Amino acid sequence: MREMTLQTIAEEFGVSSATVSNALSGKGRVSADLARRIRARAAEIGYAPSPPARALRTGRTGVIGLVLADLSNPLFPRYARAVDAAAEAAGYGVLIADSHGDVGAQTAALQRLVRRGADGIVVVPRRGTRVLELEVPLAVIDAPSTPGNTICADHRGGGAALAARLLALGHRSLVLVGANRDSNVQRERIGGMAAALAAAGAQARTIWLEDAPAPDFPALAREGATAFLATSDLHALTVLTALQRAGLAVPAQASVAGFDDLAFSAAVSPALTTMAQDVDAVARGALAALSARIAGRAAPPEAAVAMTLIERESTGPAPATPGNL
Amino acid sequence: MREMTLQTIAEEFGVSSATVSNALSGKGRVSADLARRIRARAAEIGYAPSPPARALRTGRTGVIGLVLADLSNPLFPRYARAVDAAAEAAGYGVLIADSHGDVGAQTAALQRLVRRGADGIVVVPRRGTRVLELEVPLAVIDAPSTPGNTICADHRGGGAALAARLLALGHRSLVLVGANRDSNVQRERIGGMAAALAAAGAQARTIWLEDAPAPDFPALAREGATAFLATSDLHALTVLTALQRAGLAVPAQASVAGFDDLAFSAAVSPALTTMAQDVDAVARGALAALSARIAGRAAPPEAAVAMTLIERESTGPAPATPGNL
DNA sequence: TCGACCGGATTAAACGTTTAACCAGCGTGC
DNA sequence: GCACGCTGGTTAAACGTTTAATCCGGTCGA
Repeated sequence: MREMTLQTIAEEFGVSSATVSNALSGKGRVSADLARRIRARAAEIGYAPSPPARALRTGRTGVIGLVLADLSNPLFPRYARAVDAAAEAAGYGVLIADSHGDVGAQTAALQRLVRRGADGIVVVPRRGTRVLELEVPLAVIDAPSTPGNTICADHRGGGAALAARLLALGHRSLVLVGANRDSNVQRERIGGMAAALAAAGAQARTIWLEDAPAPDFPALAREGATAFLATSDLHALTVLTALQRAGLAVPAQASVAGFDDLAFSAAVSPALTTMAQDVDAVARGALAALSARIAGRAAPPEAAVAMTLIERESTGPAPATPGNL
Repeated sequence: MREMTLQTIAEEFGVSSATVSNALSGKGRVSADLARRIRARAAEIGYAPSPPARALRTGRTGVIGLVLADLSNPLFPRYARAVDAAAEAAGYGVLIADSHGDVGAQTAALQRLVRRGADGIVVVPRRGTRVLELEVPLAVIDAPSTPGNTICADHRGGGAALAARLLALGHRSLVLVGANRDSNVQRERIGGMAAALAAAGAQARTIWLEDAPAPDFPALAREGATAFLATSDLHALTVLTALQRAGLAVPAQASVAGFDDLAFSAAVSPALTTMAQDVDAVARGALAALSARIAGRAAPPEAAVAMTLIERESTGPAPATPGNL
């Protein structure tokens, strides 16, 4: 199959390539009939315009960049997939640039993408870093940046909702588990949970794993804690296996819950209760904001997308005699 | 900062843009002195050739595609990262195309990439599918395809090594856990394990989760099995939590091990023993094969990349009185 | 002394698309 | 009857590179 160009089609119809271009784009003045026939023929032979040629002429590549800075973010694949889907729907291709490591690597990755001609960039930044503005439109997921280009799940609301559910189950002494204080996402989730618990007069203690690498969770349970809420299913899993290994029954003696509904969360026993975020909605939001900016329009006002509770087996009513073995 | 082109530099030196191009590429005939000065100036102002212009002229975009067909593959992020790094080192950009779903979606993703001008494509295919040849060079990871373009970890050897280690620990009655029979990777791993065990005269039983969604692992332990080897850490985790929940001590009463060293594998308690693959080496191999083919050379002969055992806490000597509670 | 050759650069074409500017008819209003 | 405007196109330039073909002045060999 030979390579098809506008010229090829133009010759078939005995018209100029400009006319074919106009017919396909619907922009210039072409008779309705001819336009229809040209479009039909183009579809028939599967004509697709050459991206480089178009890019050269228009200055736009039809490609957006995706910077995934934090490899340890277990949502990575889902973000990649969701952004890819949203981009495809908007006619964009997705160039990735992983920037494991420091903030320097992150900005280097951004530069690579602009040099390759990305029309805009979606960034899932390394936790705790701000993304500096650069010469292409940006959409930042889950991190503070210049206002108007950040898309977030409602981590605080999700935290509050999760806490509310545990309160409803009768829990009054809970442990909150976070990993890194410098993660905005984790701070928001902890904050939401802590606020809801405080408002209800429940007792809550927060543990940051960066301070205490291997806390003795079973001991906390024996001291009276009846529920462990972690900012990520990964840490919820750590708690769960530690409790089980110590012979504590989950959820009979203690409840465990996390965030993000990771791959393993439904596979463990008991299956983890988790607060999930709608990754696809976030990605769509990011892409909407981005393509608006690429087109020169103002970005639509964004709202935090709600999280949803997935209640499985790892949570249950608070035990009558907390912590008793 | 204005946009820099060859012309800009050419004018500064009072020469033609062709000369600048030659100087930078080292191809035509330019006096050594002038060439040096031009290169210096180009570096100084950070000149980078326009990818679309170059692509239009040369017919090569400098971009490779990456098709990640199986989202459920937890190695996804590591492959993305490794391929990105290898591509960057070779001067390529990476366009992704996720194709969750069936084989049709997979080929659709491939088409999208060729249409966008990918010079070659790396595929991590959906399990059990063959990748059909198309008009651009392909490198397939972990799946059968036309000979010469498949890069694999040594799954069979890894399986054998893992089994050998458990044999050395004294285990003689083991359970092998796989998920899908149509996955080549899983078949290879199971095959390697089973062969090694059979050769040593140990008893091995294989369970495919697609047949029995929720097998009673604790019961198997009570019947005498002292070790559970799963084709993925994900399933090893399922086994581990099921055993723990049933009050069985790991590894005192039963050992558990998996493959791929997933994110959570070190975080659970006891930490999972696992057979890890060198994702970076595989990615480099894939990229070497791919760029060779793009350049028109024959692909270098590939060898399966060895896997390495990461021994952690979930495996130990076989209990003296197997299965006894 | 003249043709050949060679180093060092220039010219020009080409890649495929988009788009502003132009042009030929043709019907219309006045 | 003529300027005007509309319709349906065409021409040509431009985007930035690469590369084959060409050109020019000097040097060398014969």
